[in-house]
Amino acid sequence: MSNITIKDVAALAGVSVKTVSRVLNKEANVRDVMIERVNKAVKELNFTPNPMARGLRGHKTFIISLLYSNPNPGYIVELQKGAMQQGSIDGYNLQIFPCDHTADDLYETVITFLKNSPQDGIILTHPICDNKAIIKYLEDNQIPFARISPLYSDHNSPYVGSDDEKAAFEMTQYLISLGHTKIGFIKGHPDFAATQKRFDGYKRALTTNAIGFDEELIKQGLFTFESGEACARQLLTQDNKPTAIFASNDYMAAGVLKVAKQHNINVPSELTITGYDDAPVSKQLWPPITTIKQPIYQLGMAAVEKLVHIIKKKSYKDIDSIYDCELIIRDSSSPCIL
Amino acid sequence: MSNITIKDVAALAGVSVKTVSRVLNKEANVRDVMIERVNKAVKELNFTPNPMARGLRGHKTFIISLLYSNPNPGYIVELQKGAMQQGSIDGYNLQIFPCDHTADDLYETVITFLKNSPQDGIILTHPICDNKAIIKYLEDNQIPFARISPLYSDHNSPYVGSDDEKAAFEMTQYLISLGHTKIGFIKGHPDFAATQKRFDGYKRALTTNAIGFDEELIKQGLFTFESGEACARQLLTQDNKPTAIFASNDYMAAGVLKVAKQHNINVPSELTITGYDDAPVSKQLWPPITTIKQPIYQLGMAAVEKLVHIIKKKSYKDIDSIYDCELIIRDSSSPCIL
DNA sequence: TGCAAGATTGACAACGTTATCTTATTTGTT
DNA sequence: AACAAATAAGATAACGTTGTCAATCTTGCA
Repeated sequence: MSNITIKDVAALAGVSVKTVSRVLNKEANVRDVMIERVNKAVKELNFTPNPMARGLRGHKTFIISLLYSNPNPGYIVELQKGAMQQGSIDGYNLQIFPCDHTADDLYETVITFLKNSPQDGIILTHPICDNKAIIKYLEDNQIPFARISPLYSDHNSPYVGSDDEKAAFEMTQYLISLGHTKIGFIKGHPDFAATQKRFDGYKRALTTNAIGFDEELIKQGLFTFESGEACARQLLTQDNKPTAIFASNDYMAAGVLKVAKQHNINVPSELTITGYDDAPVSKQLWPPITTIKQPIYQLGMAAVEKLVHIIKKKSYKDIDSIYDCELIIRDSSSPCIL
Repeated sequence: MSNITIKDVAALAGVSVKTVSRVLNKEANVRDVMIERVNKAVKELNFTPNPMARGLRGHKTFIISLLYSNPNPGYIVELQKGAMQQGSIDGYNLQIFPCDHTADDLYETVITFLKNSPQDGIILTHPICDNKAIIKYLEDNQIPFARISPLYSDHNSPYVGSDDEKAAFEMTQYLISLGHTKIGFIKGHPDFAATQKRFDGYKRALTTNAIGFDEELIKQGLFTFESGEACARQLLTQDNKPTAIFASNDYMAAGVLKVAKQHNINVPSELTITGYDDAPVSKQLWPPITTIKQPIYQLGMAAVEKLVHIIKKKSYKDIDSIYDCELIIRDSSSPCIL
């Protein structure tokens, strides 16, 4: 945009271009006098270095890409905000690549993007972060990357995630503390990392409290409103009815709430309903739904921070990988009256 | 990423680097024989040109930035998808810059971003697209830009938008066709372009049908669930009660629904509720809400298309600026029984 | 046939920065 | 005081592409 170059700054400051470059990049071995002179000239000319030239010479772009294929807009936007925040701290811009993980040509699409688009590294969200072919390509081509909430974290690659197992444990523990023992559980879509972890937390809480595990109270959902409805219909019409239903996300919880109303079952006095994700809908229903809030913003920040460390070949071991969720108690849950 | 250069391709194809460049850029005056030879070499080496070098020499980046500060994640994500789609057609990558339009340092933040970040042009969503200072900066510095749903379109700058006035007119017309004459209206946040337009459409429909305009049925909302609740509480407790309430967005409609339930008012038999935006929540409530779907994806595409035309200094006059919305009828609306 | 005009190709410079290498200066050590 | 080592600054090349200009080869027309 601006056509002022380092040369101009150097001329005004009365130093060489390299010295200007040194000051701009905060390199060592420059006298304070020089630094001041250069900074003054930079300010006077309102100079900003040309990112393209920087990129060409230094093999850097200061661009990080965020790949996603996620049906939850609230999640994505929050993640973007967090990533942007950390990016601006570290001096990186954020490029996005929304894609469809169900598409046949996903791999080709992503690889083409990686090749044609200038970038220093990429962040992968689930479910793409578990795509073996894509991960392999990144490793083979030594493209720095970080994964958010991956299904397989045994992989020796950097990732960040929230402790879904722990959060689901705490939610179940909370329900048990309210006196519930017949707690229905609606699982999420099998393709998502979170599904198994949330289920594990639920089971662990039952075990911890010596409550028998009842297969009939577990239903397989798909994270959609409709699947929540379907599962609720089963749970609320079978002989073995739960007094509380823990849905693996808020959309499904909303579906449960709808079915409860259709059956004239009062929530929460007759049925406690809880969700997961703190989606906007959880606040907009009546009654508002008790849920779990993931540290999405934090995850976005942490992912970028790790990635930048990798790009700069610094150690990222001191950056946490797992972040805690928060239990948000609203009006859809109450003590068991039986 | 790859360290194969044009030189390698040129060597393999047995031509000069410039000829390779010509083929890559589809320039005229190259023999078919050459084109084939070069393409073969490109494919064989799996070559992709270095975007940084291209950018430096040609003063192009093939990056478009999307600036937004919008509380509606569904809107943003859909816009991003549309923008991405058109971007991939035209060969542009999409960079995002989420910001807070209420921040004191908005201007500085945006300008800093514009300076430090390589890009060929930017897309502004409301409310930032109506920030005079930012627009002035863009014009003064001749940075190509396009605006989405601006409040002031008299400005001689390119924009795209949906016909909110028309859609609100159609919605009101629909309510009138159901026999409603006492139609409450909850306005949106005054800072948004859509607010006035939706209100205008409502008023025009009343006028067209010779229905008197009643100030008492108009309430000022803020596009939030809570403001919808507050307005509904007023509307449903005053003497002059409406038989239908048209909220300017779905969040507020959800608030109205909640209040109706609290007052034991059956929806839709006793009260028709309609919203705007086709937000996910509109489907997840019981009953699901009649609403209006904006052509958001199309707007994203059109904005990028226009912007690319501007960047390439082609005329953009043949690209539509205004796109139609769609009325989505669900279960929250029914004929007036009075 | 001769020559202007156009088509085709290539050599080389240029984009704006950073890396490498060199030179001059200062500091520290015996 | 002498010399090694560290510090400070600059000259120049290089990153990988496209723009400019010149050179060669065709083509069309008188």
